[in-house]
Amino acid sequence: MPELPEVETVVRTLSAKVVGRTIHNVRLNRTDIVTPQGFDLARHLRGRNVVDITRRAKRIVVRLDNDDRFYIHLGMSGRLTIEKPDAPMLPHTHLVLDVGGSEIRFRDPRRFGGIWWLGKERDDENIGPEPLALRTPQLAKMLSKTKRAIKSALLDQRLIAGLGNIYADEALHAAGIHPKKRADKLNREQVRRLNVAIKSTLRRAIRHKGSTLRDYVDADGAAGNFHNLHRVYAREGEDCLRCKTPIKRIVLGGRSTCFCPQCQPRAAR
DNA sequence: GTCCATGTTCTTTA
DNA sequence: CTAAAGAACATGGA
Repeated sequence: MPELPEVETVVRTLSAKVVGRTIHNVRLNRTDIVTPQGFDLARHLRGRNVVDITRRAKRIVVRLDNDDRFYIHLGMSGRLTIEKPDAPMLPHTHLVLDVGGSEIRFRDPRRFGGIWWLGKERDDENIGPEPLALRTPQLAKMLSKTKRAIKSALLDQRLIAGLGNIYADEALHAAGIHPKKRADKLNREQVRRLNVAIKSTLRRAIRHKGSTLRDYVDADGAAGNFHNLHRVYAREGEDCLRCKTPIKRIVLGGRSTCFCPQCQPRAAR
């Protein structure tokens, strides 16, 4: 569900309602969603104030008034919402934070997501740079070091952190690059176009509050709108909106991959 | 019953 | 040894 634009939208909607509030009570229904295992989350959260909520790649980072931090990753099916205490409790709600008059609820049926405690640790980043702040020479340098398909490289969070299957496909289409193109074989102009395409695709998606394919909603429970504007993702067999050629779907690195064979030729044009 | 899914990480292969 | 490919994780919907 959640890639950078969806996570950004959750952070914006959640922080608007939660920053400055106190966590009065903590209900952890499943302890195995917390890392490190066995960490006493309730003891460390109860009575603390939320100072800020920010995004790092696909992580929702919460900072408390004692400078402790933790992050929530939504995995595939996670949702983080703010609700009235009397709102119906959906199945797979693993964590409930009472912030006085309303509750932050974390729900995640597939449990690929979870809570990671950082404490006052600063050096917690084993992931690559933010795509929205990435400079073309930096991107070029990273891509020159791998022979993998460009699509697979874009999904590698240690290289660039924040893109997922939807936005990798959309950015490659916007840049006119074949997903199987070897990363180290892109020329300077292609890397520049790709960098521009990544940024514009993500910014547009954020403006439209992300893509809702199934579960995704923001902290207020609102679905996104960007899925209506996808140009290739999940559009196999439909006409390319730019050239009318039918969109193709292949499997690359175990992931479904959609592209336009006309706009994204394998050989350089 | 089968296949597929917005993500990450561990294991296997080359 | 390293890089890349593949499997695994858990659940639900088509």
